[in-house]
Amino acid sequence: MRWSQSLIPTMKEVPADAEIPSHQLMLRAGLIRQLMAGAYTYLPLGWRSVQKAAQIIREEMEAAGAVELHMPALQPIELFDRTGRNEAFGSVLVRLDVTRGDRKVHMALGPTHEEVITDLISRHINSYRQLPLTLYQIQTKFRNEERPRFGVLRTSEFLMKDAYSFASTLEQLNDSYDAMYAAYCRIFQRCGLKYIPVEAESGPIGGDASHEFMIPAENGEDQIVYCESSGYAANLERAETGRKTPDLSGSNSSAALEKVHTPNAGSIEAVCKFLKCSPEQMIKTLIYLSDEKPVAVLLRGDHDANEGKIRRALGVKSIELADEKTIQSVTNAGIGFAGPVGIKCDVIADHDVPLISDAITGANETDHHYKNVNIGRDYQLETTYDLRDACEGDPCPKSGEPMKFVHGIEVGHVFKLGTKYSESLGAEFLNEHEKREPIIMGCYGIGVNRIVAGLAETCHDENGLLWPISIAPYEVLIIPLKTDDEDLMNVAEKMYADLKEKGVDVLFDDRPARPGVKFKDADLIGIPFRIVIGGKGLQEGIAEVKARTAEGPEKIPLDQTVEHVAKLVSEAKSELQKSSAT
RNA sequence: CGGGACGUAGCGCAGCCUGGUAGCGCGCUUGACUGGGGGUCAAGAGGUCGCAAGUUCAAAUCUUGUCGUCCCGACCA
Repeated sequence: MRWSQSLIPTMKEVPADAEIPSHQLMLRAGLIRQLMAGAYTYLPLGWRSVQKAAQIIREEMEAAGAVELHMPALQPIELFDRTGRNEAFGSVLVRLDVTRGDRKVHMALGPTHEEVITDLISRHINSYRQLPLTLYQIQTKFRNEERPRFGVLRTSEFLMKDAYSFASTLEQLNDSYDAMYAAYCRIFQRCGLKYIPVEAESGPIGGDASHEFMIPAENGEDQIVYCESSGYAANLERAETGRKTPDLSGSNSSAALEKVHTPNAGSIEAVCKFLKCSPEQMIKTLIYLSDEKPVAVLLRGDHDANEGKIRRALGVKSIELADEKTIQSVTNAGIGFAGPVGIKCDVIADHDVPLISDAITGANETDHHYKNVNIGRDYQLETTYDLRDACEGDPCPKSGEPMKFVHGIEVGHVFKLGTKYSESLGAEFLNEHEKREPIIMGCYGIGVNRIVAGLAETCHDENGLLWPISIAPYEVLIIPLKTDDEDLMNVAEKMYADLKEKGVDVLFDDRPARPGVKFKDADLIGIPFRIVIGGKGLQEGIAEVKARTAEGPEKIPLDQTVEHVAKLVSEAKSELQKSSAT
């Protein structure tokens, strides 16, 4: 492609609205332009990168036995009603009421395609003999983000590869899941991404096993907890800690229990301010409704409750924070004054709670707290649980070593769905004993734009982007320094044609611009290899070849340049193809 | 949805407090010079100051409303 024929609007200055590196660089390098909050146009360079990522995904999906199809973005709302997700998605679902004649047709723009594909499969799969099957598509998804942000990382419209596996047995599901997991590793490897697979909650989508693929990045929205020595990695929602139940027999503090008046101090923060104490000294008491039954959950004041862990510890289906009335009946007090001493409901506690001696906690009486609360004497526990979000430095559940935190951008997610959708949409098959069973499903997503944005976010220097060869919009950039020098242009044109002939993706900077401008733009858009043909070089019979990441250029005789660069390109590509354990 | 900031030329910004002919840098056009890391000189084009209402002889500037964008939080595959 000739630069002069493409649309590559580079910018010298940083747009005021862009804050994180990927957003700034993608705008400056002419990859994207914003249409409105959460919706971006992909310009020629940006779209090429997206297409390259999509192509790698296709190749690896096919290699893993998945088959591509294409489903509509427009979906009838009725399908979402049948799975209960019309309500579950809430404002995230983009709903449309379309007039057809004298009636309204209710539809939605697909936020994902479980409903559509399960409906399809329910009509065409009848027998275990037709399973397993894995289908995928690359499609635009619509999710109304309450607050779009981070440029292209969190948008209301985005490209996603979504795959769905259908199995007659758990073994089949596990095989499909493992195949997808392995394919994801190869995809991200080939895209030149540093990634970490982490254990994850499967979330409202349901299911029982799930991994997320994260790009470690300072501006990532997700928190990853990991252990260097054991390799354990999980997202914050899911991360276990290796803490143990401490001694519950009693504290050796002799300070007497004391009730203090704390008017209007119903929050940890307010009590700390009022009593001049720190949150670590407090026992936070949260009243939950656990399958409709109130339970008090005790945590150290500075810790965050993890509802998934609480739900599992209680062994119940659902938990939610109790309403004011329930709290009143259990504590005889308004919100914010609950405590374990004399509370009238079941109590479960996090491992760290008994370790607090002379704790401060609510007195189950409005506007009052207790001081010097101690385990054994003032309240009793039979055991303790892991009920809170992990903290930096917590022991790893595998090795016991302190765990570290890092931010991550989620680029992929694989999970075992089970039969949630097949049951609600009637996707059943006949097994070998002529019994009807729901199909066991798995679902596997990759944010295609996020691959590109994640690379922009993590691979750059002070001059611009540093694309890996596989995702770079072009592999080689040819810069003739004097476009009005006929001899020089003839050489450059020949090189451009020859490289194209060899199947190399070449961008030809034929603009009549000053060298400085071309060099700056070259660095900004980050094409991996650059060939410069200048007046001096031409006289010496050489071209300058420079990798974007190299310190300086290498002089290559003109008649060998094409060969040399083609070799560099194929070497760089095969380097990324190598399988390596990440 | 709670809190905060900002809307002036394609981009970055000043002017607003204290109302009185809309400005700077980059980019763009033309010409000359220049010619290996965002050049120099000269001459130009480009803005109903987000929109609406109000106050005023007069509003980019003051008031109110509204729309939009960004940031923090809540929410969220």
